[in-house]
Amino acid sequence: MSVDLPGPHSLPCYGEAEAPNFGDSSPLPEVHGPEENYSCLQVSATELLREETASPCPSSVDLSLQDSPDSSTSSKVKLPGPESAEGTEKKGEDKAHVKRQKIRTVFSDTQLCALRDRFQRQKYLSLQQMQELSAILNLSYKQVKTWFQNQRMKCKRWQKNQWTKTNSNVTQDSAFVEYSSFHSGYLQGFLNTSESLPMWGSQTWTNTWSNQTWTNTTWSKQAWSNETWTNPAWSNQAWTNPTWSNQAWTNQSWCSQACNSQAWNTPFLGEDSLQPYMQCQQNLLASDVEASLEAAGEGHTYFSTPQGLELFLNYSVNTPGE
DNA sequence: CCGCCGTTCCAG
DNA sequence: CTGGAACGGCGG
Repeated sequence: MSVDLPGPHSLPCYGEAEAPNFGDSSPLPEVHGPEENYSCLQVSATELLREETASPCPSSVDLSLQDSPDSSTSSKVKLPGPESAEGTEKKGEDKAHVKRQKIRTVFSDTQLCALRDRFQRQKYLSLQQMQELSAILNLSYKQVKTWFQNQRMKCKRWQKNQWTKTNSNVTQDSAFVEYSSFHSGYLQGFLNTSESLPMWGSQTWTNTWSNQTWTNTTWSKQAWSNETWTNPAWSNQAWTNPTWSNQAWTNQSWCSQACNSQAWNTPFLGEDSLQPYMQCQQNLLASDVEASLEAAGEGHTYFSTPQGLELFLNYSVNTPGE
């Protein structure tokens, strides 16, 4: 009965029952108890709740990445121990000025994976999209919103770092193009040609860690607009920076993703909206990632070396998958 | 409302 | 201690 869409580690949000209360479009019965969880410490309650929450997962479907089977779900009821034993039943009376206590939710791997996956192709979600996503992931709208915002900031900072870092390295050979059309240059890359294009077209890219260059690969990138993102009729791949990746990944890891040229209006969790998804990174155990990705049954491929990258390029250019 | 951005502060 | 979810303030 283990649904593979575990809920977060704690309640959505603590303040205001800002709960997922979108009466109109909430596919699944939100079980999140928005009760003031201020006093918390009742981890058990949270646990129970979470369990309940996870069950009615509607279309969790295939977003299962076998990362850690239950590491996220596992009920580490970390016995608080402190007070709580005594008659600390605050009832709901003085919730007025209870010491503000944040509950730092720990998203499950599955949730994070889905969030990242979405973020990677879409930096800004519309209200409805967020609602949908939150419903699917069993998170509150606010959580999703916050996550995306934090992610954007994280991305931005990462970019800034990379910029200054690589700026001293390569600038000469390849013109450094920052994709600053919209904001302060979130997206950047190294193009041999010095033309700055509004959208990534087919270009010649120079790898950062090796001096490889590849061409003919049509890199497409969604625009970072606040709008519902201009869909550039998805070419074949999308290029993203690994900002959102977990810390295990190191700086220069790349992620590319093959996307079906379909209009993927679907919440991305649909059956075929998620297409061959390739990742290449430098320093990570290929076996690990490969294993988990393979387990996900999505034909993931992983490369850890420049040589592997070549393969990848050939692969993507030739498009074996007919 | 929203996003941005600095900050807070909990979980690991 | 760090990472990051959540917060609050500000501007649009």
